[in-house]
Amino acid sequence: MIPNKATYRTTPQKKALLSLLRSTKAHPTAAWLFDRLRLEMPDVSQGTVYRNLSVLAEEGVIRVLRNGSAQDRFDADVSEHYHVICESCGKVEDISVNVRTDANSEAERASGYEIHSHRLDFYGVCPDCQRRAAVGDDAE
Amino acid sequence: MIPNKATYRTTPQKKALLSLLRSTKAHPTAAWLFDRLRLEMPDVSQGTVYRNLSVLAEEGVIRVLRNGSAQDRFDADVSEHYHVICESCGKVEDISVNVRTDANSEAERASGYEIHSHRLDFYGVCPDCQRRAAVGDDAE
DNA sequence: TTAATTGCAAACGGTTTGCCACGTT
DNA sequence: AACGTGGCAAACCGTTTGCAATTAA
Repeated sequence: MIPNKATYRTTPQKKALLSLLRSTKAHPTAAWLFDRLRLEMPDVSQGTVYRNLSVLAEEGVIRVLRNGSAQDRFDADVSEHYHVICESCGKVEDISVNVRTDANSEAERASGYEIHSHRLDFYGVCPDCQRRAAVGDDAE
Repeated sequence: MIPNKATYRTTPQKKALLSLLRSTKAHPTAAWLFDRLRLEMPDVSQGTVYRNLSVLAEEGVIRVLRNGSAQDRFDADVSEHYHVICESCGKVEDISVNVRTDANSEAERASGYEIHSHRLDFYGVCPDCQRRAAVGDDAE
């Protein structure tokens, strides 16, 4: 949680973190971002990375993909879109399936909730892992 | 992770845990299940609860709802259905919106992945919390 | 019998936080 | 000057795991 509602500031660390996240489509984890960021800013700390990710999310500039007891992932693309997750290698990619624009209102009717958003994830095996499985058919 | 592929056994702890989970529609957390289970079996340990939840999930008897860095939740209903999550109180409920039976194949076409399943969660404010907000309009 | 399961408690791992110096506004 | 932010390191907390004893099959 962020200390309080406040006027956020622009700092070198925050800028670098955001542009780093914007530079990839790989939906990286905090650890990955931290490692990368350290290359350009050897003194950044984990705390800073996590705090800024929270701030950026609160500002609505990035999106947090919470993924269970596994690590969270972050996405600089805040437009409405869905994800495919490879059950074999853990990769997360964008997927372009038709967004049902009426999904939220249908859900509202069905539940009585005031719906703000929804999240749709597909789980499967990515092309790379399919190939890998077909060749080295040793596992199992 | 479960030790290995093996022949699972039926134990009192496992049976009790499963029927406890089946007795509620509240998608409880491991902690809740542990506390409840302790009422009937004062000596169960957390380890046992977690291990059995993993086993049951692996057997396909229950479903794990991974929910970000927050606690996982568990669901004895393994049929295809979706959830609404209250952003205010954290409650998780089933929601009956039409399941798009063709969603997976559309996603397959769009991504090249071999899709096995998908997950759809709606986020919003439940009726209780809406009421609460309307009355005690103090916060914020 | 014998391998899976249990209880216990310690370890894990990602994330958060307290402290105080620092830098943005 | 005021207060949000940074670095550091310890704390958190849900979950996992090693071990020796137990128990289902």
